[in-house]
Amino acid sequence: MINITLPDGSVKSFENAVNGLEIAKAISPRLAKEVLAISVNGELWDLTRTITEDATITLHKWEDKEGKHAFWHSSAHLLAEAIETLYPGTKFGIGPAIDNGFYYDIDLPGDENLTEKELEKIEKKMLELARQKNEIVRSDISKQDALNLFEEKGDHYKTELISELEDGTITLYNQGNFTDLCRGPHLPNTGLIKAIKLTSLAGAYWRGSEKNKMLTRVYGVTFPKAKLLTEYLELMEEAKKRDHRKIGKEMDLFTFSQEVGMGLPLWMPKGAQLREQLESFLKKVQKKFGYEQVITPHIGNVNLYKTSGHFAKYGADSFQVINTPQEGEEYLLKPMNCPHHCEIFKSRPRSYKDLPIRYAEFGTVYRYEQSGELHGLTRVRGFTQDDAHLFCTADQLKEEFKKVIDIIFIIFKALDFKDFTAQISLRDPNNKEKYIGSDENWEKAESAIIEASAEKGLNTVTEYGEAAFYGPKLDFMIKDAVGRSWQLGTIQVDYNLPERFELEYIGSDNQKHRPIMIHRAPFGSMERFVAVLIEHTAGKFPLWLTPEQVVILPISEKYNEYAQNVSNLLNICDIRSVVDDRNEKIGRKIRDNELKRIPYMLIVGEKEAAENSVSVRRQGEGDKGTMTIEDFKTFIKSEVENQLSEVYN
RNA sequence: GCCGAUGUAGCUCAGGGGUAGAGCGUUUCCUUGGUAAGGAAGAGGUCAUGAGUUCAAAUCUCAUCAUCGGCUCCA
Repeated sequence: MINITLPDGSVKSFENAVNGLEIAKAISPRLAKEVLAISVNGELWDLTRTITEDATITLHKWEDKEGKHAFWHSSAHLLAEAIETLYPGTKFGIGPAIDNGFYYDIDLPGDENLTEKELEKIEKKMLELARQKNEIVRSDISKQDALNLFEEKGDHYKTELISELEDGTITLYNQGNFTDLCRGPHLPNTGLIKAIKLTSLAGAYWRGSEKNKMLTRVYGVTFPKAKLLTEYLELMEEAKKRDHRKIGKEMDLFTFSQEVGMGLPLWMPKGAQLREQLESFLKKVQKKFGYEQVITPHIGNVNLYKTSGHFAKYGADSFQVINTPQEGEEYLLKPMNCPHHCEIFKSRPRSYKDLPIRYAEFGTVYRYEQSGELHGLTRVRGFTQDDAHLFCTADQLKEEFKKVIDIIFIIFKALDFKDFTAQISLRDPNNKEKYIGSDENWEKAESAIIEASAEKGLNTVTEYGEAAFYGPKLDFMIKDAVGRSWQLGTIQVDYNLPERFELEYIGSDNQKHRPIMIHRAPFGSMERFVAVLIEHTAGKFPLWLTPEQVVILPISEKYNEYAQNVSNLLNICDIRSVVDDRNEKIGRKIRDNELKRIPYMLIVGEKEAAENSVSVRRQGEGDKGTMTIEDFKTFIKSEVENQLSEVYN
């Protein structure tokens, strides 16, 4: 007798050992058709794997992350099977499920290469194999047998993986003529896979190391119903329309020029205006939190970065030193603002009474990113950080850290960013030489972040090896239109730079003490933040950020003058003239795609001119009626303030 | 930096060894009176750059540059 506890707490009893599929059948035939995987005592299992003891289970369908995962993992095997059939002798790397589908790394025999055209052929073969409804069978195998098996196939990537596994933990999965080393779990059979799209081809280093051979990575996504695939493809099309590079071009926010150089964005008037609005918003918030603005130069003496340790770490892979006519004089484009701010702190003796000191700067920095890594505004070579450095005592650290989290919350709330992840980035414990500073300092800094995040009730994930080389971080990540994750806000605790710069303050005991430093940038960089903001809002910014809030439309040229008067009175508008006036044109024309993003249109004509009013239309909402210019002014002001008041309160 | 793809008008793209195409935009003219418009005509291109093959190259080859999708990286 086996007792199976379901998620709702109810218990189902079975005479003999059962598997997930049988449990599902016992609940409902429909569930049995839809179920894809099972969690047994918190561990993901195949549906066909036999449960021999009492257990607590959860059945996973397509709607669950776990269900999708098993589905796509099996799809990766199906892909490999198709490739092995079509290209015999192919060697296989790894083929996992990912957030949005799956991939398989392959090494084609000889010098063969895949092209996009061949993906269709592979898709067809996959569908053909799926229709055979081959069972996916799990088997345990000894390490030696596994090594022999893949040795025989000549799959040296697999044997490399196996040799690192412990004996007794090795499982194989087989479907049709294809066998793969795999931990599972998998679908009961390949027939559940109904719709297949191989989305892209890419190169990827074996085991992620530049030193290894580059394999061909085939990306794909599959679905249990054809309709879901159609929906997915439509969604991706929609997402592409929100791409910040596309909208940025359409709205004249920013541009790039080959002449200026790759990865160096040029902000156009409207983009600059949008940036300014964001900056002044953050400045206002920061002022409330006791920050002071500072300004530092764009270059600094190389010695400054030698002191900070950045030169040793990045000097060789970075923009090279700038020489001057003076022999031996070397400068560097500033890759970060911290050393400059440290020097400001150091410029005079500090008392514990001065702390915490909070220096903020919209500091433009330059980093030589690898050419292949540049991406629109999200990854560039020159960008402006909304940077600040806080110098505080050990007692103040946690409180200061928490206040920075508050600032980030204020910003995310103002811009309606709900879907973010908070990631605690710690040092890789197995690779400590990559970081500077003592173990003691690292441990203090790491625990400060962990405690402060916990006390703020943040839902965090912890990543080892993601820390900056001088300290651990709390990063806020947001996804772009097509699901790529980007780091925006970041808060870092640093015990090391204060030591390297020998920063000091006089404590209440009249002794010298070392302050602790917090680096923080709630936007991350203006460039990346604007990019994510564009994709988040699809270019329809909140009113308080809209580069052009109002357009005035005179009904005929006769009212151009009145339109101009209205514009002067409102002082926030761009005017579009309807008629190509023979005498003069008011303002500049606005292209239609821009027009669609401007929230308010004011129509003026005879009636309005007579009574000093405007007819108001709100984009997407239609007629708002006629109101006097003064009323409209009050109206739009309150619209903006309503959006912001929630934020400041 | 690495693997793969792409580069033709301001934008989106078609074409392709024999003097360059469309739609949208733009310009000019006309029409339009409650409206996020309509019509006509014109202007716009060293077909990314440089070499090579050829009687002839935008088209084929090679190199370079840039962009896109990934990998590695991300102070």
